[in-house]
Amino acid sequence: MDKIEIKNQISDKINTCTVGLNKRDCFKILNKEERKLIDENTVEINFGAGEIICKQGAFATHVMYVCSGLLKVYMKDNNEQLILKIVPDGNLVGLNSLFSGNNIFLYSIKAYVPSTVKLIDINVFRRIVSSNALFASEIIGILNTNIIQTYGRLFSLTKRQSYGRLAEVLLCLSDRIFKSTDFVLQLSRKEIGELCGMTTESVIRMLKRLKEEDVIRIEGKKFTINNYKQLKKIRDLG
Amino acid sequence: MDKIEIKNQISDKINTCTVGLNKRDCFKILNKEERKLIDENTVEINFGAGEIICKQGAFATHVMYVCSGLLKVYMKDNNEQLILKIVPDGNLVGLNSLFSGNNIFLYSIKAYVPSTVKLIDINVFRRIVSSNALFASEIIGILNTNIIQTYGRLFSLTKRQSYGRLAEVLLCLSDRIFKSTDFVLQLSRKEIGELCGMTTESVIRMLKRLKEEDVIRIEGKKFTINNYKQLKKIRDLG
DNA sequence: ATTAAAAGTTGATATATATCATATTTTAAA
DNA sequence: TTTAAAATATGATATATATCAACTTTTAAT
Repeated sequence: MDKIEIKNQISDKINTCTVGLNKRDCFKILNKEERKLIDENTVEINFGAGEIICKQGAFATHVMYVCSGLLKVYMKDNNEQLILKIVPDGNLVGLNSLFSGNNIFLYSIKAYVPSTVKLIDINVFRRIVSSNALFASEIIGILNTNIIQTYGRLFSLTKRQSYGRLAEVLLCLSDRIFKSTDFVLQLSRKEIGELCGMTTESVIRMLKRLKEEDVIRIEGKKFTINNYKQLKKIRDLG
Repeated sequence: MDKIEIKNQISDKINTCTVGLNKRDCFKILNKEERKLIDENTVEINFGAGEIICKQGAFATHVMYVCSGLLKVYMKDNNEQLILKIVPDGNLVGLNSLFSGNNIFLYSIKAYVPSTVKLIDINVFRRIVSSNALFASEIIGILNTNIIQTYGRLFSLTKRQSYGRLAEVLLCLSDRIFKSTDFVLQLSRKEIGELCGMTTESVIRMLKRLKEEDVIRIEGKKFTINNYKQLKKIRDLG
């Protein structure tokens, strides 16, 4: 069989990852009083796999901190669903309603796997941001990291073709979430497809192809990246 | 001839516009001293059409304020170019190097038409942000508006097909830049294609089709939207 | 344990849009 | 004013990927 063909090179320079990784401990900047205020206005909730944490269109009453688990952040419009990012533990989400004139959630957030999330009252959060410039600067850093990542994702989804997008998602999961070339991925083929912007059937066919080329091994939901270098090549060149 | 066929509906709710519009006067929050500090560390420069204002990969030494003109913000990777947004006067650009651990420009910025841009020393700007929480909050608002817009663009570029994307760009230009259904667009067909993620030939063919359907009129670079409602329908449903 | 539903798989076919080739027109330059 | 280069235009063809249909396997429910 022909090797997977490689067309237009996209270099390693742009981070095009799907995973929103932004583990700054912005809270360490706060003084005792501020921390107490936040703590008093925070609830910690456990969500089961598939449960919705916040709903697009609802009033944005809180920002969220992922204690454990894995979330997907997505926009829906009728039948079309776009996954904006997937978010592992240690990250803040839902910051975009701060000072943007938008007091509703622009996206829904759902737990992929059982997750624990802290809900922080947005008004309290807002008050602290607008009174503590260093904390605000940290938030600016988080937002900017997020924008940069979103630009990368925009690049990936529009400029790569499907093998490249699939390879990118696999690498991203391996590097940023599981930190291993061996992982059990609790996502259906359909959900993988949503992540890389293609149909379930295409995901299946392409995974099969990657398997045949010995780039990856799959048994059900267990993934192994056999040839990391080649997978990177497919990502960067396809 | 058949009417342009309409498939999967995308509603009006998500702002999928290409134009980064964010005209807050964040500077009015500053006191005299801060304003003076900024003024002393700002230069105003005129750029001709096609001139580059900052280059991806270079040290991010300043943030930019567009006094007049029209800029494009884009990422390049070998042959592939992605336009992140187009920015009219009254907007700040280049904020993404603030506190993100990135002291280099992640994108290039170029003038579409003759433009006047203020270059503000990034260190001075950073100092003011991290000492004035209200100013920082305004910046957060600007960044968030930008993220929301980028999400919309991501949605548009990945979920719409080409007629929808083209319609969106035309509506966006009409609504947000020219504020008229009648405008002279100083962009080549190639540049329009870059905006909506398609080839020059496709742009030409589709503009021709829209012309034949009497949705728009074109004479060279002069565009007229004849049937605004229909164009919106094409955007939202295609 | 049996049944139903969801997820996964495979092949055949359709289609939107890119690519390639070649004119023609417009713009800029010498 | 002539020439070169860039932009616009149009047709023929290729191709990546979606869509549709059918079938199998796995998972969940009664």
